[in-house]
Amino acid sequence: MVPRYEPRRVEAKWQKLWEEQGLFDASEDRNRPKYYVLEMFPYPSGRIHMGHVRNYTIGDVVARYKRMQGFNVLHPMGWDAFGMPAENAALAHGLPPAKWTYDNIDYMRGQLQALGYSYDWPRELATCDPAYYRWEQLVFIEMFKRGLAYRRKAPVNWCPKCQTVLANEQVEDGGCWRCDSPVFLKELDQWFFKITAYAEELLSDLDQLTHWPERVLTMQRNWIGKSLGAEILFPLAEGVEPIKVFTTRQDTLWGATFMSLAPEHPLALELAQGTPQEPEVRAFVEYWSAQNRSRGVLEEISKEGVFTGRYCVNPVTGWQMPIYVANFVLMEYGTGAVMAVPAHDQRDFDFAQKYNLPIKVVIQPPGQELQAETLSGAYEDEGFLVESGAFSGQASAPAREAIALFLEEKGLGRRAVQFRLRDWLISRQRYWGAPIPIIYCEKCGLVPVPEKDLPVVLPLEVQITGIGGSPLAQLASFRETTCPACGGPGRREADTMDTFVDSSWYFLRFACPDYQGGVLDPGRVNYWLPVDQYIGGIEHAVLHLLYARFFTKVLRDLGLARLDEPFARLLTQGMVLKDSAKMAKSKGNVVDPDDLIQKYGTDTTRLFLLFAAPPEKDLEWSDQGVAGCHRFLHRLWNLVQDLLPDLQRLKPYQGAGTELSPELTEFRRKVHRTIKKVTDDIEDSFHFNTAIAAVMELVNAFYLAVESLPRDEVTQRVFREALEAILLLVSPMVPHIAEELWQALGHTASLQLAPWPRPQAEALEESAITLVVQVNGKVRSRLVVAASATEEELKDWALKDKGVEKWLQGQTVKRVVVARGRLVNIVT
RNA sequence: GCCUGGGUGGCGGAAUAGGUAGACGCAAGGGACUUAAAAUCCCUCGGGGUUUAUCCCCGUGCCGGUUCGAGUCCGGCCCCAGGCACCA
Repeated sequence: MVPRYEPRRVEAKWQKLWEEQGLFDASEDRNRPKYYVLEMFPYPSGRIHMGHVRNYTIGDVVARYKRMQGFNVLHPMGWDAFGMPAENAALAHGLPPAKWTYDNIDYMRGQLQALGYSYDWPRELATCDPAYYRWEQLVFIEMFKRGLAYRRKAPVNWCPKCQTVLANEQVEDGGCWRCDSPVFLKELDQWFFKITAYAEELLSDLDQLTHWPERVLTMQRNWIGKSLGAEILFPLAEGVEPIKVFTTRQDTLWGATFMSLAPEHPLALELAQGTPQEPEVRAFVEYWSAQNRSRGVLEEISKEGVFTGRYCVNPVTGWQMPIYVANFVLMEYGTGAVMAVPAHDQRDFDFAQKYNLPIKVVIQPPGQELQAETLSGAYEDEGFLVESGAFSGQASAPAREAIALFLEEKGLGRRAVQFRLRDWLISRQRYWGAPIPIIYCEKCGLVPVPEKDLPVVLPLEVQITGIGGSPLAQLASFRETTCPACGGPGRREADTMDTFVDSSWYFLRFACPDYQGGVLDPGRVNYWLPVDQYIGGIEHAVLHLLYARFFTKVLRDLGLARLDEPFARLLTQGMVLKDSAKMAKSKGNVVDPDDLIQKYGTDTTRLFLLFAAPPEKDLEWSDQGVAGCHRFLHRLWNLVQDLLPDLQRLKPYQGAGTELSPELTEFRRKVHRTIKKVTDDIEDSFHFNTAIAAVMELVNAFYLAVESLPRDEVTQRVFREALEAILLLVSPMVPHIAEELWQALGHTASLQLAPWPRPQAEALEESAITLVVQVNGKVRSRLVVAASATEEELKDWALKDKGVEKWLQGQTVKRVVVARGRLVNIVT
């Protein structure tokens, strides 16, 4: 009785056995090369979705493949468990966030196990566990002591009705997402991490990340946004503090005709004081300071400004420059003041036209002569300086350098670097997060919680109301404490940390999740890190990956780890689409992994996700495609079952001894070519789709061979060799069916620990090849020739071939090009 | 506007290094088996043409170039996706 392929039975059986044997639990081993493969851990939202399945399947194939290649593989999984959805669920269903979260984790862990991922489960961690966040709190304190964590006022979104701060994502069309009342920007004290202190290194170390996708690198470069330029001082008429400006175009300094200040600039009101323009300036500043000038809004706003009634001096031309307050100048970038060069900056040009300000051309494009009077827009490109004193005639680039030096010598300014990157605001007025371990004392100020008192445990017995801010702020038992410094009364910080902090170092803790002696166990962390292969969605290209890189560098500088960059290789996998749209409940195009496992099993699900597209591309879901993959597994199963009675007791052919027939040699060559192809596809690019296609081809060829070849013992042994190769090759992708069939062949040791197959050089050798014969680049004939043929022979045979005869009639052969092993091209 | 990808059959996608375009799979059409269906297996499957064959022409977003030979390299353009954007 031949057993039928019953995926659910097979999969449950092996999942249990692998788990019992602890096959995937890693420990340090200096005798083997280590390999740390990690997928971005999930938020426990309730259920695993298809995007997770794709992500984790890719990671699992890598983990299993590397294990078979002899690497000591670390492949852990955990939970990014703090965050707002837990609070929302608490509001909606009255469940405590902790219970909701842990219930979800339990359910989703079961799903991951049913998908058969080879995780090192004993290392599992959840960021909401005090055993995890106590170390995060310790890192915070160390950062606080070094000035890398600090507190200052910052504008935040505030809903006056709910009395709470809103995340940017919770502001919809300028209103509160829950009560729809207008949201205000409010200045509140917030905690920051000084990521700007690492801006230069975060930028330059991107050059080391040669195995990251180019687009992620450019996105990070853009985000950090380094600009080289100069700071220039523009004296005010009365000998007070000059106005400081940052520019990248000091080569246009001689064309600066007026000055623009941001509405928030402290000088804006100060300068206007006592001038006839004062009321107007005051109104303008008040209006624009209250406006939300964040993205989207700005595009529709036209450039506006008001004259302050005062002038500053262009330090090189001596011109009196009227000082304006302008709505397009950002206080957050540079110095909040801009030298306006209308001839060479479009914004300044628009502004100058509107308010009738002078335009002066100081850069001429090569071979042209621009006139200020006839200019229809700013000339922003480089060129040659004119009317720029001693620098006239120079090209823009060298002039910038020379002018910067000149300014430094004269004390008028200095070379300067600006970054777009801002410090990371990490405090959240939220409940479900890691408490910030700080105590406020009237006498001592901000006092960090002593290390022996950590963790500051998040109280679980709280009422989530959604109004009045974080419940922690109202909880006297949490807030009221004593000052660790003076013993007087103190109040705990009620803010919690951004969940991005939790995910900025979990990959380090996975090396030593049970370590009690500190944040990280140096021996284990330095053994396992860096992550050799990190896999996740492109949506984390900037935030998570930048924060994680920053944290790694901070931990390095705290002496806790010896590495500069956390992720050696990065794979950003594409989205799973259905009907050309991302799967989402709201669109009703979701396919639930549970249903699929129920119907086809996890091996089919995994196979489809790997086969339908290369991992970095978006994947269009296809129910029929899934069925096709299921068919293939059936074909494989039936092939083994058919052959089993004959070759169960045979040894695989190993390439020596008996001479093989040409047909059998050809078949065996196909086997070894497939081994090579699959290995190369996985090794070079993780292109599992083409690897699977190659195995499908081999299985097709196998069916033909079974039909056509005589079933003598040598053939059976070659078949056995082929079957074993196929099972080894597919085992990382469809591990359960592969293991089941492996054992059916009589193996007692697990396939999981079997070595990856290698192609045999002799088996790959070809005695004959198909030679393509072209005439003037068009294929006219094909010849089967000996692979060992010389160029002269190939040329000869091609010219004599009947198929090309008629194309050469009446033509003179001018040239014959021979590409050995491929083709001959006859040129007439 | 700037940056990064990408445009190949009805669809997902293949094509080492410039050397047979369309592997593999899906869908579609035809056939075998069957009382029937499912399942399975076999054949056809870019477009056009004719003398129907080891046939010819066209064809990888568009235009041009390099080359014996271009999906692949170079120049110019069009379109799509994603990211950044009054960043001085």
